[in-house]
Amino acid sequence: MNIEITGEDKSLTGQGIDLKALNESQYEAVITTEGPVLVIAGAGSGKTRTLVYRVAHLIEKGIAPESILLLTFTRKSSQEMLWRAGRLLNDTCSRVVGGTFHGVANMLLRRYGAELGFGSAFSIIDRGDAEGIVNLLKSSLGLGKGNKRFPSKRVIINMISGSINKSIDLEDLVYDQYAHLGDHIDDILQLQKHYREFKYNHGLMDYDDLLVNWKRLLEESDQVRTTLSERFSHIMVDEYQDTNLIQADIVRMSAYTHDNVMVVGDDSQSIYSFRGADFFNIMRFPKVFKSTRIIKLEENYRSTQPILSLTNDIIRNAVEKFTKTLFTSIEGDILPKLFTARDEREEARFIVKTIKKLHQQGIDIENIAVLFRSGFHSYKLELELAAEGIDFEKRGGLKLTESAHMKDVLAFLRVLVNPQDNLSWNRILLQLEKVGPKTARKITTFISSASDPFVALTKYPAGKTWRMSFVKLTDLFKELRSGSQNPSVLYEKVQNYYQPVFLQIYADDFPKRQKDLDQLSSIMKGYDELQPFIDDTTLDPPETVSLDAGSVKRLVLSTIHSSKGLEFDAVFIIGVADGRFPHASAAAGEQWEEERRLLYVAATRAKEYLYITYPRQLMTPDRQFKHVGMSPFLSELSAGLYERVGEQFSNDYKMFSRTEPSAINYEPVQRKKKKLNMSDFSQGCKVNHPFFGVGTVVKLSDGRSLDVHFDRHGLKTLHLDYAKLKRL
DNA sequence: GCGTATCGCGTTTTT
DNA sequence: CGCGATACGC
Repeated sequence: MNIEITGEDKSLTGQGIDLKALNESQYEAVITTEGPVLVIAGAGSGKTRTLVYRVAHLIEKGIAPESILLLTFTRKSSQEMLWRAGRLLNDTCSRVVGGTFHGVANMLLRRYGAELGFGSAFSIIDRGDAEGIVNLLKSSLGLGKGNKRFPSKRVIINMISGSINKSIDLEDLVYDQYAHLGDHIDDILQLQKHYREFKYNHGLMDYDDLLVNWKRLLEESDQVRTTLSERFSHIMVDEYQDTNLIQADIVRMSAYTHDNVMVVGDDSQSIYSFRGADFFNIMRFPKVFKSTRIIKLEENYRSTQPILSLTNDIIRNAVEKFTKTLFTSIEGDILPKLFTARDEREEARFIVKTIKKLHQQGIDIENIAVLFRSGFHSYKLELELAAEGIDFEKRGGLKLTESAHMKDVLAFLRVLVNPQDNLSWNRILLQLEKVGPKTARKITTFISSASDPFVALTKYPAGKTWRMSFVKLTDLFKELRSGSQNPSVLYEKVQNYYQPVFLQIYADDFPKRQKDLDQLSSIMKGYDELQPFIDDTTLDPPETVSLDAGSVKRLVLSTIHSSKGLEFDAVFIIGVADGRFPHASAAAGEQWEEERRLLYVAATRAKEYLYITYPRQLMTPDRQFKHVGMSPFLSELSAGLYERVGEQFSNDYKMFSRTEPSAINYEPVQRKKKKLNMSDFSQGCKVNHPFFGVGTVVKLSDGRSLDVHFDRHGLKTLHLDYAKLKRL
C-alpha cells in the first residue's frame, strides 16, 4: 500500500519544515496533532499547503509515515501533495498512504475482501461500462424501444448512482428530481434490479460499489475496523465538501479508535452534488466528531483584490453559505474584464487576440487557461486556436481508456483476470464479423454457466460464417493462458490478434487510434502484474492527449470541474450566457446554486487577469441564430467590479434590429424556473405536481418542505427546491 | 431473425 | 464524435 513519489526535485530537498512560512491560523491547523480538526478554507487560502505541512510535521514529530492516511479525490493531487511533503523532509514521506478514496477502497477490498465473501475476484468498471450494461439490459428486456422520452442510459446510471450516493431510494429520487421521468418508474426500477444482478453475477464493481463495500467492510467486521483504525492513527481528507454520505461514514469509522481526523474544505466550492457530494458533511463534522477544533483560513494567497472582490460578489448572492470573508494582500489593480461577443466566432477571436497580447507581456502560455461549463463549448475556439497555430491541451474530455479501441484491447486482459466478466466477453465477441448482439449474448450465457468459461468457449458450436475467426479467438486464449503472465508479453499477443481486427473496424481513422495503443503498451511496461494495471487504468485513466514529453508547455482548455484546485495567471471563462451557464436544465434551488458556485470556482482560479466572455447569439442545430443575454449570474454583479471591453458592443443591438426587423423576438429566455417561496403556499391550497397530479397542502414544514396530500398518491413530503410544484 | 451500412442529430459536470 | 433509427441483404 505504498505510493511512490516521483519527480523529486533534488535541489529543493532537505530544507526541514519552515513553519514560519505559515500564518497564524495555518500554523494552528498544522500543529494540531491530536483530536479532530475541521479547516474551513476559502479559495486560494493555501489549504493544500496546510495538509502538506501537517503530514511533514507529524512525521518530524515521530509519527510513523505508514500510519498516516491522506485521502483526496484525484490521484494527481495526492501525489503532488506527498511529493511536496517529501521535499520538506528528504523524501521520508514515501511510506505515507496517500490516494483517492476509490484507490484506497480498491486496495482494502483486495486485501480484506474475503471477509465480505467476495474475495478479491472482482473487476472495476467505469462509467462507460456501467452505461454499456444498461444498454445490454435495455435491449434484452425490450425497454424504451422507440420511446424518445425514455431516459438515456447515462441518465439511468446517474439516477442509480445518485440514489446510492445520497442514500435514498431510487423511487424517491425520481419523484424528487426526475419527476418528468416518473412515467417510466417501473422500468427504471427493473433496470436497477437487473443492473445490480448483472454486476453481482459477473464479479463487477462500479465506483459506487467500491465505496459501499469499503463502508460494509468497516461496519460488518469489528476486527477489520479495529485493525484499520489502529493502523492509521492520523487521517486527513482534502476537499471534504466533495464527500458524499458514504465517504463521511467511512472517515468516521476509520478513525473510531482515535478521532485523529483533519478535514479541509470550502462549502463555496461544492460543485459535485450531482454525484452525491453533500457539503453539509462539513456542517455535520463537529457534531460527528465531538470536540472538533474549527479553524478558518480566510486569507487568500492567490488573487489580486479586484478579482477577489468580483468572486466575493458572485458568491454573495448565494442562498446558503457559511460566512467567510476573504482578503488578500496581493498587490494589483487590474479589473476583471467582460467581453460581449457578437457570436461564438468573435468570442474565439477575442480570446486568441488577448492570449497573444498576454503572451507578449511576458505571461507563459501554460499559465493561461480557458474554462467553460461543458466540453463542447470550446469547439469553436479549438478551431480558431488550431488555425493560429497555438498548441493547447484539453482537459475533462474523453480519457484514453474510455475510447472504443482501448476498451477493445483491455477486454482481453480483463477476462484473463476475471473470466466471469461478461461485459468484456461481449466486447470481444462483437469484434468477430457476422457476430452481433444476439449471437454474442447466446455465447456469453453459454459460457457463463460453465465452470471454466475458456474451456466452454472452445466447445461452443460456432456458426459456419464465422467459425474461422472464432477458432482464431479460442487459439489466442489458449496461448494467453499457457505462456508467461507478464503484462507486456500478454499485450503483445493480444496485439497480434487484434491488429487486423482493429484495422478493419477503424479503417477510416486508425492512424490516430494506433498511437493510443502504442501508448498503452508503454504504460504497461511499468507493471509486473495484470490486476494492478487494470485497476489503475480504470480508476485513473490517462488523458487522451499524448503525454509524450511532459515538458511541452501548452495553453490549457478545461471544463470548470476539471480545473478545480488549479491556478493560473490569466483565466478566461467563456460562454457565460443565459441558457448555457447556468446549464439550461438547472432547476431553481440547489441546482441553481451549484451553478453559481461553479462560476465562483472558475473565477477564483485566476491570479491576476480574469476575462469573462459570452456570445450574443448562439447557433441552434437547425442553423438558426438564437439571441441570448448574459448569464443571470453576471447581471447580478455590482457595477464597478468589472470593466467592459470591446469596441463593438454599443452597436450590437442596432445591428441585430436591422438584420432581423422583428427585433427582439427572442423569447425572453423562458424564466420557467421561477423560484418558489414558502410564502407562495398556505395550508389548504391546491397544487399540481408533474407526477403526482393535483393535491392539497396539509402542512408547511421547517425550511423549504411541504407536506402535500395527493388525490391519487397519498401524503408526500416535497422539497420546494426539487419538486416541480405549481400553485393552482 | 440477424448483421451491417448509412444518415442525421444532439452534446452537463466525473472520482 | 457517438448514438439511434432505418433500410437492405443474407
